[in-house]
Amino acid sequence: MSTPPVVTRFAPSPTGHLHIGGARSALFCWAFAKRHAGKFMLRIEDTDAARSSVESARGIIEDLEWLGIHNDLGPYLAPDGSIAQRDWPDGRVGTFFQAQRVPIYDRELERLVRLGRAYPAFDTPEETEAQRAAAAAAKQTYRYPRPAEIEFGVFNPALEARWARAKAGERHVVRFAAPREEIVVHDRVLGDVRIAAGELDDFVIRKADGFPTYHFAVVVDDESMGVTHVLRAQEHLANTPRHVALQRALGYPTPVYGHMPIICNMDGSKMSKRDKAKVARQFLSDTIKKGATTASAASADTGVAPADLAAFLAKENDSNEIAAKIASRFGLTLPEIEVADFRASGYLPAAICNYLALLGWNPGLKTPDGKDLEKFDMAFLAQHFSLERIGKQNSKFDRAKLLSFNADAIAAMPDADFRAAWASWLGDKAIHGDAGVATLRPVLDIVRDARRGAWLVTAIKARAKTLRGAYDSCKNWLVRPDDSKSFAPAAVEKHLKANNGQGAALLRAFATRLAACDPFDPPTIHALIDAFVKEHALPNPGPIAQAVRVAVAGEPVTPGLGETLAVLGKSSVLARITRCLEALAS
RNA sequence: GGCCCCGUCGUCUAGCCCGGUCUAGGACACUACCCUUUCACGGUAGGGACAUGGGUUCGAAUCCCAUCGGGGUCACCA
Repeated sequence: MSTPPVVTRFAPSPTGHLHIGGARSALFCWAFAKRHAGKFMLRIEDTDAARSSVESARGIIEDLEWLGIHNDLGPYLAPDGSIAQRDWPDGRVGTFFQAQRVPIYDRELERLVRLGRAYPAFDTPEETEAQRAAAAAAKQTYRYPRPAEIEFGVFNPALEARWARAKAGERHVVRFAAPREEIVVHDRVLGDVRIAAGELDDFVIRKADGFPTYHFAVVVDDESMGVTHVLRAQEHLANTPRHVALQRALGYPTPVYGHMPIICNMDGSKMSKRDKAKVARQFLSDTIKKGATTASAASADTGVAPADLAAFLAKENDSNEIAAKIASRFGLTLPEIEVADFRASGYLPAAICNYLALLGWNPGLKTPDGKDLEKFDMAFLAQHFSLERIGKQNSKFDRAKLLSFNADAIAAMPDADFRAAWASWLGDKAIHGDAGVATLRPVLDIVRDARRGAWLVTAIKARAKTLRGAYDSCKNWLVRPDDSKSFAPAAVEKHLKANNGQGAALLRAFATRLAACDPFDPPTIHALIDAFVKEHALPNPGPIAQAVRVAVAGEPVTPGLGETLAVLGKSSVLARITRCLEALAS
């Protein structure tokens, strides 16, 4: 007998950008499918009509593509920018957007009703809410009380009457008649998880707006789309018994489950999209408390309506937009939570995937020199991923380690690849707008320039930890006006004025040599420096190198001088040195 | 609070299933020194963990129990 092909799925709800935790779920599902020569599916869970949007779905699809997590089934971005999809050869799915699958859910739901396993309920939200509150006040666990007239597993006259009322259009929800039996989930990561009989209550499977709830849609779709393995975060573990109960009632097989640990902040709380709002809110209320601004001034500064800002401060919403506006107005850095955040910060997809793979999973292999194997690519993951090696405990997201992985990934890149990645990052930034937009364009132009770009890349790549870092480390001296008179005072003191102006004197002498330097390229400039050092019997190149740095960049920190000066070009370098000497004299 | 999951350096983890090879290994971070034209890289060294208490055993990080601690979840969100 042949084992059925493995089909995993990632099923986000399109209510925002792809969360980093979601990215890891997708990565593991992808890797597992690849490892078993199966298929990885993307499904869009947009049954929350109010919060879902196609733009979000598109964004999530883009983020997955960018990460290099490609799906075999489900929606993808066509070359013309539209959302296309790949179905099974027999076209059994039709659409992977749940909101468009309502007839399928309705059909299965009616089947459940006629089986006596689901029933319409006509309570208003207020009524159930009041009951819940009363139970909470009495310190009791609230479970929806099944009406006495409902007989488990029997489509009796009372149920038939309810069904008729529902069909006639009376406002209602449909609830599942949960079994009163122990449910055991055989989890491939956690082992058997037992839920005692009576723990499940009659939860809602179809909302008053006619859309299925998550539980129902998931169960129906996993079956109808051919999903064999469900790998998701542990936050879903508590839902699994409901899903198993539903599958049994519907006569479906139960897929293999594996619940992976949750990704947390360094403080141990679950990493959440709200964290950005939290940071911004905290910052703004502190600033107001200190008297540095007022709510109305902040509202005017950020362009957020006073009422919206007040609601935000009162924790009535966690709008990422408002958080972003506050951050940009006050120069506050928000934590990266979503894939798009990390992308904007200049992280490489390969480094993100590598780091993510290590969060809750480990290959358990050693490198030839006996160290733990930690650096690997997607192909390795696709070959070695296994459920057995997924850990059970939650892990904290350590940005310092991600940063280190990213720096290593950049260092390992061929210059040409780095240059392309950097140019594309700069281009994205220039298009989407950024605080440093004024310097973005010129830097991008230099990166694209054949000779200067190549020199810049050699100068920058080795010391860059992120693409943003690469940009930050050169934008100031690169776009510095040749007639700028701003020089870091302490550096001027130390490298130009000290020892009776030794630095300035050396600089003056060196400028003459530079003027005669030809070709003006890194090796020639390096040779020039070496010769200059020997000639002046300097103990090391420090005195002249630092003097040049201050004169040319205005500060004592730049990449290697050969590349730095070459990129700038002879006339610019000479003009800056002249300007610096003038400034010194006055 | 009910239910569920988890508990090895600050963090991610190897080791645990199949007790001895563990005076517990690696990575990131940190500290010191070296290298060095600044920054970064690189090199060397260092501090740093089996949550606690009981068992079982000749022997426990590894098996069992309890306690404590952390997390998740309790919607007509997913």
